[in-house]
Amino acid sequence: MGITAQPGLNAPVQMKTADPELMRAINRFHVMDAIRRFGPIARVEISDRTELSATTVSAITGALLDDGLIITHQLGGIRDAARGRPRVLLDLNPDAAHVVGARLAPDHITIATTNFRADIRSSITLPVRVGRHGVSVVADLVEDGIRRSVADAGLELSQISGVCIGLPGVVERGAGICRASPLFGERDIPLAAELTRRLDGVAATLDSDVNLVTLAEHWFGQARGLDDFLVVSVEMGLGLGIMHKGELFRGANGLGPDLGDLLVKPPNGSGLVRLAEVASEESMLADARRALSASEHEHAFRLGRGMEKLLERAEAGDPAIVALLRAAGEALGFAIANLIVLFAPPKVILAGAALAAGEALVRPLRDTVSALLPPSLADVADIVVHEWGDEDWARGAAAMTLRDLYGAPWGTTGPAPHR
Amino acid sequence: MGITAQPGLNAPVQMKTADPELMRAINRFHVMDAIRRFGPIARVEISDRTELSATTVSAITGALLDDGLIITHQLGGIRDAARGRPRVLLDLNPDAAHVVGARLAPDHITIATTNFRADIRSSITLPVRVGRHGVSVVADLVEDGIRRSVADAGLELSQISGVCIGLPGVVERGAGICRASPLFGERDIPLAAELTRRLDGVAATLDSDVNLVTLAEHWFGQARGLDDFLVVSVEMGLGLGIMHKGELFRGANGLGPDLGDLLVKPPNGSGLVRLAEVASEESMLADARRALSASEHEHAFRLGRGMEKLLERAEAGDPAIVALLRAAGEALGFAIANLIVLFAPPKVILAGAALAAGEALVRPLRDTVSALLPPSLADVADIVVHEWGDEDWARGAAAMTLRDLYGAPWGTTGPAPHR
DNA sequence: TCACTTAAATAAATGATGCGGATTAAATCT
DNA sequence: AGATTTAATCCGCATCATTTATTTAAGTGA
Repeated sequence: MGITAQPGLNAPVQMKTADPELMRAINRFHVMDAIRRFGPIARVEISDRTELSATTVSAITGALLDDGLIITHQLGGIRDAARGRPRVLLDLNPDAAHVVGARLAPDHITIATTNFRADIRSSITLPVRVGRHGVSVVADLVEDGIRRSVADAGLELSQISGVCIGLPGVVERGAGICRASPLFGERDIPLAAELTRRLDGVAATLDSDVNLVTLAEHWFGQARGLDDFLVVSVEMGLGLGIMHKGELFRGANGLGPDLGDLLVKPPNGSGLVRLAEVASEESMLADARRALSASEHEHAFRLGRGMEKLLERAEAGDPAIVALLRAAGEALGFAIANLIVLFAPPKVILAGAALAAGEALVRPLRDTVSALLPPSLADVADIVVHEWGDEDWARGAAAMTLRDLYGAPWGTTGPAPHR
Repeated sequence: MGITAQPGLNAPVQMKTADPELMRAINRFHVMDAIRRFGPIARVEISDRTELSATTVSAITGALLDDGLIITHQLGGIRDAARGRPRVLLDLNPDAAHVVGARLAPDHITIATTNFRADIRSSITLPVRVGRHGVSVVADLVEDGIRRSVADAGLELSQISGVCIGLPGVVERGAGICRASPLFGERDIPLAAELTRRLDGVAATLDSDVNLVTLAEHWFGQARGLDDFLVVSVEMGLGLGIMHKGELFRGANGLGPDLGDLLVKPPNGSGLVRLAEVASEESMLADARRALSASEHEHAFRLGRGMEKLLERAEAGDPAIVALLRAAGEALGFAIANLIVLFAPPKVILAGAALAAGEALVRPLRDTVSALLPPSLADVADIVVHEWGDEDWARGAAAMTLRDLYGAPWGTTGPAPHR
């Protein structure tokens, strides 16, 4: 039954060699992509958009229908002044497959089961201080969470086509290894293999959490239809996602950059520090704890409600907190200005829990960026904040698996699903 | 007759749709690329390397032979213990086409005519202070230089398949427009169209000069066979070339980044300045002039021999100059450390006239990089200096045109040459 | 009811591709 | 000279997309 995601795998030694199979895979992907992006859509319109001939589209959609990946959606919709045969609309078959996305954050784990259209069918959030536990405990929790979420969605584990786990840090997706993460003391954790084993062979992949949001933004967020943009996530760690020509840009070895390692000039002081030491949630909380030492807020920080408390104090105008957020914002602004210089993206999206701090952090960030950018780049990039719920991150993880399922024949993705 | 390069052109609205023609173009390119990279090579070996079937390779090489793009090179070479039918070696036909590369530098223009294998057939260097003249004068000089170089190579202009002009600054290759350059006061100069017109319709393209070195490094420099690396050029301006998965990475709009716009912390001082204000040749000379004010060296700087003079003083141990170079090296080191964080390239190549300053600049650069990089990235990137002669840059420009001629069917490159 | 229009499927012909297996070519070895 | 080995090519086959035309569907409009 069903489709199975091919985890990361074989980085092609060189560019793929072309054969009829590749040709078909490419066109098939185009059709799938058109259907995914343009909702219920008629064959003629697919033909228009993809510039494939009507015959080819018919053939491919026929195969997709046979495979159960898409369904017909008879309602012609609004047909004004339409005379001839009504178009029959095609759409992804929501039930063609189900995938699970999980996201590991410092103080909770969110897991969502989605259908083939990335609609969430069930989700759960486990309030866990991930860093407090070892890898095997976390793997246990994730395994149980996944089994639970799948059951909640009324499914069997065997019906799941793939699982994607997103976590902060440096992740080598192809190998399924977490090279380094603020969540774990260990390095080079082969988490994907471990979970695949635990989940009775259901393919599990690993990715950096920023990449998940980046894909999510591209698919259903603020960057729909945008083929070049950056996502900066401000969480416990700092992440950078790069979408370039519609593809996720991964570093040289297939591992994403860790923005936290970027070096910035601290607003007060003359040395250089890692960005993570100024602008990550972790560092901000540490600073705040220092500023409000031994006060009544200590309790809140202990409970992991730190950022909320921090925001509260900022709104109350606590000068220490405001200064701290400004410092973080300025450091981020510096980093983002440099990223804009490098990539000239039309849009930069800020995501992550720390953004809840709102204008106290974002305004200095924007001000810094516009102060630092040269005039020629002043209006290139639109900086927007997008606050995502926990579910959305998990949905991004699910989308990452679906992307493989849809069968993109290029990049590090596996081959098209067979038959 | 002959092949004609298709300048930049049509950024595909979406990923190319696959048809047999594309398939052939892809495989054809693979074969061409194998021949270019692995010198005289037998068909079997192409088959091995490309993983194309022997039949396909035979068909493609047959067509290439018909087109005159490659030639047979009967000498079997060293055949030890070879028994069967001897392999016939194939190689690029040096005379299949000729291209011209030009490179505009602050104080000279170098132009080279090369054959199909990027062997230089003639080259000239015009000692011109480019910045002193308007665009039309420069275009005049380039036109005349190209005509002269072509004639020197014993060719007619009509035999030239394409021309590529490299210059510092922000260049939008696809449009053939120089958006901004330290050489010109004006912006948005449509230099490619202008030169195409002047050269009786020979296709002229524009590119950032760093991209030329980057391609040159990939083809015949220190990055042969490396599919991920960075090139930082330190000249009048500061440039960054990014090779990612064997392809030149261009910014969102197809324009390369200007490293000079990166913001760095000046070693002495607390604000932020553009990297170009610390580490470009221009700024270093300005600082040097200030340091050695009204001295006997003034004359040298006037004559454009500034960098040589500077190097001379540095070797003599002039503390002001040494400090100046250290400052530049440290600023570059900071920038490069951040680039390594972002891209994790196995190699970073430093190129450009300013590198002649040698260890006085490079040592602080290296020291800064290793001091700033986090341990996890400490050994990722190999930083090397590569000093290029003027001809080499021009050769890079020629290679850029050849790359199109070879017919890479992806990226922003034009279609495969016909018939 | 009967044209008319548009959508989609179907069929046949064409051309291009790559592949596998058999075949020819050109050397060396015995 | 004949066997052997390796290189390159030839022949037939299957796949796939494209074009053109034909057919079936399912509406609208008079």
